[in-house]
Amino acid sequence: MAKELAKTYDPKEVEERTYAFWEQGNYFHAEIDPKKKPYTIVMPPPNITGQLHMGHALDNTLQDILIRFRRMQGYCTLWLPGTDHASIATEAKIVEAMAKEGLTKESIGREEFLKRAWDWKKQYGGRITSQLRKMGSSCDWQRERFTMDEGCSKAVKEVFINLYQKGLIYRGERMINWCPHCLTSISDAEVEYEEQQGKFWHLKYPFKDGSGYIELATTRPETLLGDTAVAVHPDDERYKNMIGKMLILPLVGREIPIVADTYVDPEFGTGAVKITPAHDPNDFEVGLRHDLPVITVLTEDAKITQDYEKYAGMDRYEARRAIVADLEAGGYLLETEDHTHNVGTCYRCGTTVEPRVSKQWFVKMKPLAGPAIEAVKSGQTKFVPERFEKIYFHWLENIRDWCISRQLWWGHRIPAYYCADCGEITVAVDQPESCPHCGCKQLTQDPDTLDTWFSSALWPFSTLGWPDKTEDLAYFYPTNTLVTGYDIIPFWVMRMMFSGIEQMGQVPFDTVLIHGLVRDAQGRKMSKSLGNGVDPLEEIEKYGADALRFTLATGNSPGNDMRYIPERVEASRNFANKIWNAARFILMNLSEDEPAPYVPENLLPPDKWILSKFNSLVEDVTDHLEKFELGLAVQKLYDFIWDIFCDWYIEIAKIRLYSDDKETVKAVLVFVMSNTLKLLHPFMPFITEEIWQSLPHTGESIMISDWCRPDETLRFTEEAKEFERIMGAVRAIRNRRAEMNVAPGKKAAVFIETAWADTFRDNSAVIEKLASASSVEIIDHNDIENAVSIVTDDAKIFIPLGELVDMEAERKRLTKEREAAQKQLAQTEGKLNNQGFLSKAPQAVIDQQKEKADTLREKLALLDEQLAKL
RNA sequence: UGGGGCGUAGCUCAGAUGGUUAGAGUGCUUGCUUGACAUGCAAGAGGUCGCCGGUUCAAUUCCGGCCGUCCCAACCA
Repeated sequence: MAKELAKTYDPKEVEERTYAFWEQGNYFHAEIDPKKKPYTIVMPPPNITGQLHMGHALDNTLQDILIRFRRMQGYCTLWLPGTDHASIATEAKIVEAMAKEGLTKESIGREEFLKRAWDWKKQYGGRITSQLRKMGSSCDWQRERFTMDEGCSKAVKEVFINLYQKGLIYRGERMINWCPHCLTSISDAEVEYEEQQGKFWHLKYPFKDGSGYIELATTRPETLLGDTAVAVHPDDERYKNMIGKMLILPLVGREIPIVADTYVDPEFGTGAVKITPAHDPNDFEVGLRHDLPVITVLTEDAKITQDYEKYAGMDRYEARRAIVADLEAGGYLLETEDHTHNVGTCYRCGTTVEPRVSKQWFVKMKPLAGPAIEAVKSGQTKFVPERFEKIYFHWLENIRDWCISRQLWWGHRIPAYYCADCGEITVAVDQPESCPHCGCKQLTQDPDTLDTWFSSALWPFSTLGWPDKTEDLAYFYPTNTLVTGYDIIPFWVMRMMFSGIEQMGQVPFDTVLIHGLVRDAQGRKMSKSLGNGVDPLEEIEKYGADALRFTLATGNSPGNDMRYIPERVEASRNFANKIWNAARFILMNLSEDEPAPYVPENLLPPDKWILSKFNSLVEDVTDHLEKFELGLAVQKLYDFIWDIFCDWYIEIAKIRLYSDDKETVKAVLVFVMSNTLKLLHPFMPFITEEIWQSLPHTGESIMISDWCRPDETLRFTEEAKEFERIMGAVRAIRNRRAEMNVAPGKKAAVFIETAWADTFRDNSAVIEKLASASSVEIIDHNDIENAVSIVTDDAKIFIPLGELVDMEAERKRLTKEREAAQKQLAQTEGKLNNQGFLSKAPQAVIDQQKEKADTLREKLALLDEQLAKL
């Protein structure tokens, strides 16, 4: 005790030591306890390629706050961490690294490639988790999982086979999104649309019979090579008589028909559209309806195929230039205009996606989407804030089949085997000895892997041991809260929902807490290319993890984006320092012996006031946390600690601490401080632990101490109200002194005329201390000369300041104050004279207005009295 | 084109099942080395709560429209 603390809080040393202390105590580990209720969060697994960024910092701060809160409340809390193999992103990194050595995937082969990938995972996979530790994340590291570990892989196969057998997974030739850079298919959700400046080329396609031409417009002339028709609207008068006629495709010479299809908008362009079934999703559909040939003209890396000698090998943009030039030369180009349009790009590499017909594996979505929609409609799972349910519904209601196969090596290999003989597909956990259809031994596994999100979709149960019937699964599933950003709803939340329902028969979580993005100070998305990202680790280094967490939790309302303003972290750091110094002050005043708990009979008005305030704080913070209003909870704590506890109570406490009667005040200081630390602990875990350990305490760690509960014996509502009259007087006196430029050192006698004489008499020491009064005297009536007067709601206060009193200024000030009061009174009386108000407003509101009017009338009377004396 | 968010103090943002003197941080002004903290203390200035209507006794808060801004989705080749 009486421990010497440094003048400023140094987070660095404390954080490292404290985190180690927690891990040693095994406090993060969830031990199944049937007597307790479970509270579970599965962490959105960060990519193994990733570095901790502000998005992670926010996401994990919110989760840790919830977890620490529930743990202290007595739940058996499990926060399950892990990482994602991120097939496409990781594979890209490894390919990139290999390229530096002059190697390619093909040159080293699948096996060697995977070996490198696993090495890479070993080397970097732990980086992000060690960074999460720096944030103070209290996750159960003993249960850490990886989407490609044995258990998760088993779950993936199980689900694949399961869905396949139910007919919900199929293989088919479809139009998919293809990334020519990553050389793989990607799902609809992985395409990002981006507005691009392009051209609109007007072309003429001549009729075969030589009777002129039809004019059409395109943004992608290079796909002309694959045109197999031109479509017009069936009702378009301009073209009605041309339907069925044949055209000669320029440059190629192919004969193609004019077909009628309602897909064509007669209002747009020329009302005639060239149809390239192999390279446009809409054209593909048109092609199906009219039984048109599908001619692929682009290779996987978006180059013209060998079928078109002149252009073969050109990439799509080069081919575009060449074809436009040739069209122009051939007299087929009528016009070129500027055109902005949305172009789909790969969310990983930004390359323009090429729609492509290809054989892929798909999940049939309609049967899975229905129950997932229903689960949210019926309230089994709720979104916070609720409006995100709309986004969720919209995605699921308009969903198309999910393309799950990827032409990548790093990932879960599709458990499908093809027979060389009969060509049948066998789907199985392990490679079968022979083909079950024909007995042939020549089976080869599908070379493709699954979309990364296929395994993420199983995360809430695969990590708990499924498909085995584990104790963890029985106890912790369904989990409770899922915390993630709104941008992940279509990728992940939705897919976990239908997977959980389908495989487990139960939704994976009851609440989805959605947060927004952390943007830079100008409101731009943080991105590598802009170089505007703020590194959380650097901020922790500078200001401490608690300060960063506090910043992210404060003023961030669910679902809304926030800007990262460096000054705010500084303010949070200052708050940490404030707490540190409050603790330091208390410790300085503690003797060797721990103070005994306070005796209720000995409590003075300010003690009852602070205890009452503290009790409200417990209610407010708990209530806000339960409603996921983390920002409001932490704001309450800030206000209480700084404005109420430090600025008022500690200052008042000094009166007794420097006297002989210090036992009660010491006990109250310790009580309020250490319990407030508990309430703050979920937000600022490190500093609260450090201080709590220094203060008298029972138990090993604040993080496993009991959460505060509202306590009737702390509720001194009346006494607190009385004490606030004193505070009002103190504020008023300070205000007047400042206004009159009275030097702080100059103490003055204070005379008070009030209906609350006892209250003011009992607390005169407080007024003396906080309002620089040399003495406080309660008087019956005012006969003091040359005094400034102050009128509060509860009292008339006089301070004789001799020559400092400027009578004219006094009159002006009082008049001004009188006007303000008059105006307010008029407003209030207006309401009270309104019949509608009196008959319809609730009684409580009417009473409140009446009380306000009374107070104002009293105040006016007091002011009048003062003015009359001048 | 459809859906949604946001628009509150110079700046960044909270907030209210409709009734408050509309808040915080930061910035600004003034004064303070008051025995925890200048990463501090005290006092102060600063807002027609985007615009127009509606509902209501009462709207900054609820509803509708508009303007500005951002996002999501769809898309016309």
